[in-house]
Amino acid sequence: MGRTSDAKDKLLQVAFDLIWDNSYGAVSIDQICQKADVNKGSFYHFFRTKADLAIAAYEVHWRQKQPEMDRIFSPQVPPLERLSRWCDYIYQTQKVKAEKYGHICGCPYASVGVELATQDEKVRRKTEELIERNSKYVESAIAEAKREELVCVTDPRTAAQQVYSYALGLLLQAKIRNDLKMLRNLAPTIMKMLGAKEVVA
Amino acid sequence: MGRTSDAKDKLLQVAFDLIWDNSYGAVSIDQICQKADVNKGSFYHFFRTKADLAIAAYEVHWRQKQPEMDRIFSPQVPPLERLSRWCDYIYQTQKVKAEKYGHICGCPYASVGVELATQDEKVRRKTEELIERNSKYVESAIAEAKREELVCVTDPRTAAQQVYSYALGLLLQAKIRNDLKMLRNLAPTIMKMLGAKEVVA
DNA sequence: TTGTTAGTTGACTGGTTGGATAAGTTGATT
DNA sequence: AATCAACTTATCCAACCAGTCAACTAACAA
Repeated sequence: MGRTSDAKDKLLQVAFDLIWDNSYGAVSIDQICQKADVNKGSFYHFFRTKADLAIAAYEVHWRQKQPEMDRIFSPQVPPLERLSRWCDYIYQTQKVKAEKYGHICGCPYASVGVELATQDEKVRRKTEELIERNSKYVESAIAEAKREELVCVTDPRTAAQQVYSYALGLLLQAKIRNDLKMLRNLAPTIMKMLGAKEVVA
Repeated sequence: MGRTSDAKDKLLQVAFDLIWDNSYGAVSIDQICQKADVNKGSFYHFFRTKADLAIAAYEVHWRQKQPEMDRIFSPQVPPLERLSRWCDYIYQTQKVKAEKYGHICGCPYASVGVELATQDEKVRRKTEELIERNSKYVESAIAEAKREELVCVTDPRTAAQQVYSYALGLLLQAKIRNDLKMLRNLAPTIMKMLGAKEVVA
């Protein structure tokens, strides 16, 4: 083996952060390299294009985040509580980001997805996949809640689709209005959408 | 007064279309000028920056669209039917766009809003304003439905917020998944969210 | 110690960007 | 027909962009 380095990891991390805070189009390869303290040549040693880097960065971010999602949606936890924990997690994530960057950053996958959906098929598919992975958690929680008759829905898949759309739409508006407070409605509204028997703490 | 021209209008129209079909960042001033068949100098005669053009273009688009919205939400029409008409309108608009451009284009305001919210305060405020104008229609329809006891909501403003968030989230996902079919769920889900007594045609 | 592999460097290319302007043309008003 | 604001044209530029490359260096294995 030859020498090793953390340049690739730094590029992935910096790219994800910069794109989340700004947008895909507003961030240049030079900028990413500069902030990651990596030379342009090294960038092209590891990645073919900016889109390749972005796709890899989003995959890495998902893998880093997955254990947290597994914890939140643990089968140990009652299904409706999983959902309200998930809402808390979203709120907290956005709050931390907002304090650090001075504005609501929204859902990183959805932002890039919307920006590039009509322009880059690979990126579109990747964001589609990531959103699907996320909403699977929601779906399984709703399915279990239905089995336990905690919830009044016909098809868990459809219900998850509705809940997840609402969450994405709320995040989108929170970003555009730059208003964290909006996200406090997430949990109660979701419970109401599901016809939950009782509000969970 | 000096001479007149339609260069400004052409720029506004072309800018809106190009940005909707692609994204703000992916469209250059040169590109807009070329497609509008207008020279760069003329562009700078009418607008100071690309962001100024975009803001003006979105305002013009809204004004063109407003009569249609007034028609859809006419007080002549029963309030719940207004909402289902609105859903049809969204579906039709997206369908036409998709057939023309080969992909779902989503909500033009939300797309640009999400892309530039953290980068350009003026654009952020403009998209916020446009989204507010749109959701006002929804709110008034829900308020009237409540007065007529067609609907089971406590606060019309909150309910409108929920309905509108869901619609935006669904449009967002339809764009990312490039799937028009998703939008067919819009009307029935909204009626269910509002606890409507009966499904309206 | 020497060969091989993996990673690094930074200057370079050639095209595009937003932004600017000077000089010219047009046409409604007087 | 004279006036002058409104508009057009062609061109410019510095900054920035993605992408290339050949020379270089560090780590490991034999």
